[in-house]
Amino acid sequence: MTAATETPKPHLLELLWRAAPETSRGPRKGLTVDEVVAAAIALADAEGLEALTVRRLAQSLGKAPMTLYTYVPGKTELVALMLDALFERMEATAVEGPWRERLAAVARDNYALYRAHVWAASAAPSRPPLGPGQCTKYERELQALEGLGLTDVEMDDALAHLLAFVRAAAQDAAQSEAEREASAQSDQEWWEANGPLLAKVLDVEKFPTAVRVGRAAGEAHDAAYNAEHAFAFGLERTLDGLAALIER
Amino acid sequence: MTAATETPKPHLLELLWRAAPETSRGPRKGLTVDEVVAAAIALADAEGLEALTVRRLAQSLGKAPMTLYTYVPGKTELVALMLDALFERMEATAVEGPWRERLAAVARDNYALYRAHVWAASAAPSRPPLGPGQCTKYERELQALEGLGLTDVEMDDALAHLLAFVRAAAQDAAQSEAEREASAQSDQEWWEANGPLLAKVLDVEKFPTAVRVGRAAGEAHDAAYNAEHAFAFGLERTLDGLAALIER
DNA sequence: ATCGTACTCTGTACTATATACAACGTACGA
DNA sequence: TCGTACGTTGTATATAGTACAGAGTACGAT
Repeated sequence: MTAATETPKPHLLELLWRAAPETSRGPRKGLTVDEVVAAAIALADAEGLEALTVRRLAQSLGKAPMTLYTYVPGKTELVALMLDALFERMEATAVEGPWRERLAAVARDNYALYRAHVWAASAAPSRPPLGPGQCTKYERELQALEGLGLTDVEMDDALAHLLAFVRAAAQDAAQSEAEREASAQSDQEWWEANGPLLAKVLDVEKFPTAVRVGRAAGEAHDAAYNAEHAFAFGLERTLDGLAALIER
Repeated sequence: MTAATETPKPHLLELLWRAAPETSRGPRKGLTVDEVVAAAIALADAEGLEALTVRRLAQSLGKAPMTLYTYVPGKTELVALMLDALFERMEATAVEGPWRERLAAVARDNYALYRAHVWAASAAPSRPPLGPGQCTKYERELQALEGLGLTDVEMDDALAHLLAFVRAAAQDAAQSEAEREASAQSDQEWWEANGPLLAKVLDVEKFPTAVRVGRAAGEAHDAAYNAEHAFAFGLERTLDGLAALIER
């Protein structure tokens, strides 16, 4: 084995941009990276990120588990590819209207994406690797901030801030949904089981404000609407916060 | 075995409030829930949440792995207990001064908590279970919003919004730090490896705004200070957003 | 004082994960 | 035509959470 023969692991960036050097020797590939990624997304969409195992994925593609490692160096890289593919195909509202509506649309598009692909919210780093999908998305979303008198750095800061809010909100929504499903208990059962203890322990003397506010919040939105409400409230606050910068 | 003999698994709430019914039969317990939780926190602080395994934790306590299941029903509950313990001991700035300073202090306290216990940011649900620590924290933090003319529901919304921002920011900071350490590459090495490809692929024609803004942002804050900057920027925006509600 | 039993503790075992490694076979380039 | 680079796969390893059953302990009832 000479030094020139060594083929280092393909970098993540090469994979993202599908820039791996082509080889012609050996048997034909039975799959493409895109097929693997698409199957992985389908699986994660249907059954969640924890159900996305190399075995299950290989099975759904009709291959042996280890075969996938020919296409993708490991699971980490696979998830990065899945995310970028999502960004690439993402549905986006056209950028138009006053700035507040434009940014609200960006937020809602992202929220819809994360709600449709729950796993993405927990998998996405705040600054995903620079794949084609991410770049396209970044470019498009920056348009919504163009011409508002912000510096370039402020544009980046503002967008990152908005997107971080959306991702957190989507993650919270998904989690509260998952918890409700997992606990298989109805609200009534839960209260029957835990109410007595809580009543004893949630001392109004000790937690006066918490009890008062907590009760009000609980009554206002029955748990089901909580997450959507939090998103709506948070979005208005976030846009108000950016307004202070933009309309300065 | 009669029905009356059955001892159902202790609910999480009972554990959180240390309200498990005492038993006197059998050998003395060699540990307490608090000791287990404290050891788990120490381990997670030192080596991260992924290093917190039942085996390692048991070893650090000088017990066999399965012994821990006498104290805690499972790992999920353990993490919940760890979080609540953290909240209980959390250092908090006194609530005083104008509202903006009070809320900024709440944010900074939470940020410091999550930066000191990196695992907590990723483990914490947005609405952690109602343990004593969580209640104490909620009560204290609501004080910072008292007397501002908000309704009870708005107080809850506003606090949740602020805390969600802080958690997301801390998570991002931790993640970018972890990535930098994991990749063991210096920035220079990274650019040498990936620069050529990026230069080819990041077409200025196709991504004009992205390239311009991305470059400006990259130059403005070298990656190391990025996260802290994002927190500072985001905090101001979040407080501005709440100001629109409070000073309405 | 004795004895049953509830309870702690522990060793073993099961299932499932990601993935390293080596064997096998294919088909291109020389 | 043949060597070799490479796709594919079976086997194997390390590590996870935790179910289960056996062994020993000490309180409470008798």
